[in-house]
Amino acid sequence: MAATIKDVARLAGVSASSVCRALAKPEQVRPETRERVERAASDLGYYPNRAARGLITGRTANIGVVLPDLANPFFPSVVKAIQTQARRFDYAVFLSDTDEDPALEVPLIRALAKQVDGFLLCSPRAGDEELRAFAGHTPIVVLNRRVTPFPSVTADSADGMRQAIGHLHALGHRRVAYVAGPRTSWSNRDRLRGLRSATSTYDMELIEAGNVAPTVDGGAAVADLVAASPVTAVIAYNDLVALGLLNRFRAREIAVPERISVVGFDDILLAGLVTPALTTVAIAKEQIGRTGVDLFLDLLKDDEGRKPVHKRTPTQLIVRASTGPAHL
Amino acid sequence: MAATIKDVARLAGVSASSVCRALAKPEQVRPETRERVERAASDLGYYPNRAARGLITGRTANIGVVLPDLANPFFPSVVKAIQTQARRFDYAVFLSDTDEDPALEVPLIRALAKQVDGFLLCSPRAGDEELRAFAGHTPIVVLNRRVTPFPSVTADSADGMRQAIGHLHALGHRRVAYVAGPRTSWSNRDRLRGLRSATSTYDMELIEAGNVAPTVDGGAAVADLVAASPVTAVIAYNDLVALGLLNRFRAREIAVPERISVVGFDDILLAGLVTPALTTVAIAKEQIGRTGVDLFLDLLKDDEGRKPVHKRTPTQLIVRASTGPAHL
DNA sequence: CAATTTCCTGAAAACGATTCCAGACTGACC
DNA sequence: GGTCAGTCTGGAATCGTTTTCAGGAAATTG
Repeated sequence: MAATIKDVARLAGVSASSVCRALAKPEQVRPETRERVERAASDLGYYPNRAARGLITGRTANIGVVLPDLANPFFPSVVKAIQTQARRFDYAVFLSDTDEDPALEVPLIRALAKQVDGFLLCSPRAGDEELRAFAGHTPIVVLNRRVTPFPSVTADSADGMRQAIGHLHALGHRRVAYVAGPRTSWSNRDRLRGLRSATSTYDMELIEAGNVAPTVDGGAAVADLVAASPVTAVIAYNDLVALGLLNRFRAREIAVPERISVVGFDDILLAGLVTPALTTVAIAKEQIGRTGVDLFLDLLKDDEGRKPVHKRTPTQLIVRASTGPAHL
Repeated sequence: MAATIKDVARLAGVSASSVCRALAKPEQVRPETRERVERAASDLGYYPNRAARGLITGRTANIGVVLPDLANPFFPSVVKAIQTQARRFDYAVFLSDTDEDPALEVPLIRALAKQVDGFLLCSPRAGDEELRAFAGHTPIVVLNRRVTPFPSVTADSADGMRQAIGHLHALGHRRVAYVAGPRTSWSNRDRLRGLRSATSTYDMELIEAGNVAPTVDGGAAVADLVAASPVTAVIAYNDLVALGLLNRFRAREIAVPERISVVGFDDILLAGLVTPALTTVAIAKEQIGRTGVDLFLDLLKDDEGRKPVHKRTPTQLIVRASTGPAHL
């Protein structure tokens, strides 16, 4: 159906090799033949078959992106940034959503492995060992998590938590709850770690509420539990969970922020649109995606030349209406 | 690096052809060799190179998904459904975000064309002619738009608009504004068509407000214009636009729904979480994605056997708090 | 004008898989 | 035991590229 290099060669009256050269390294062929080839190619609407090229060059110009849940608005933002940056370098994106299932991750990666030059794993849920075991020599960059020996890009959660806790402390809060996300999530552990350190710095009491799914429903599920505990503020694993809390609080007529302040994490679009608008720790989503691609391309260039790189992107507390002075 | 079929053949002490058969058509080889091959394959962690296979079989088991903007929460939902259904048939997904740029569409498709068995175009912005011109014999299924001669899946906007207008009419509204989306969007034209028919049925007056970007900012941009016009209700091209309206109305202390009722379209997650919760026309996003994949696979099976199929998915008005009785 | 270099080109091999074809072996049957 | 059918296997061709290699033409040099 589609034109191949041979069709172009025939039409231009040259060999396939010349067509290849004319298109890939124009300086190596006579201007005249180059022009003939170019015209033939455009007449036939010829575009090289990247899969075939990949077979021989070992470079597919495809990048595999794996993430736990496209329905979480955080990820589309990152993916979009990845897309944009990848396209800039003529890379195409393979997308795989694992549905928060750690067991699905490695098989999915493996199935795609030969069709891509490597992977960007966004918030992978699989175990470190598992990832390492797979990685053979497939280039892998990890986003929102650190797994030696892979290069990674993470948000500076510790600093974000410090800002959040500083803000709450200034408002008079002394007891704060944390609604934890998935146990398998490195971000969750990282945020908790940062939070613990921040609360101890400020000498505040931290109450941890069970692990929930990183969704609105997950937040709603523990809202009553949080409300029943002796805290004046709650920090959620992410914005979706925070919104679940807000929703349930409203349903029960628990005033936010008068009775309890709520802080989210990620700063998804939603956060600014609900009422009360959500105070949250913004993550540089675009930067994470973009940097991930850059690290990935570096990785491809100097094949295992040097030490793994860890980039940390800044976080920024966005104060909106869901936080206020502590009651009592 | 990675094991090839030859490595497996060597380890198992058989030829490459036998390895291929043992794995693809187990009944054609002796149980003993099959077992040897299977063990060798799993020892080496062998997975066939799909690109190489695609070269010869002409089937890549990849599906290309093209959409205008991943940042619009509508699309991730659809993509997720596509993923899930595609995976069920062992298909992987190539994703391309065109950034609402009609001119980017065809080149992007073309670049991917050889690596996929065909495309699912979500709300493509390119012109009909352009799409047809490209399509050569690449299987294409169109979502959220109808373009002969491609199979397509669309939402029943007309019915959705009928429901919305019926609802508003019952609440006493007689003059309603429509905030139009991108001019290049078929959905926009379709919704407008449905809306015109519905308002004329109910003998209501329709005022159309300029075309805006399908984003929150787009909605905010025309909110004042809408407020200044003599309407008691407004229907937005989609939920994001509706949210932009809500936001701006709140900023200006224009009461919703007391002074003006607002209706969205799509029913994205956000819609139920804002205050007032948005009345909107829900679209069967998952069904659209799923059906799209099914149509696509059908298309591959009986190669151009029969007439193009157009599926229409139901819409459902979700009444929330942003609509109420007309004032005056 | 001959010798040497440079430039350009085509043939052939390779990438990793699948499939067709033909041959080897097994067993059944006469 | 010989023939035949049937089962299983390996070799070779193939897909669409890229790349290496070598050779011919043109250009340069003495």
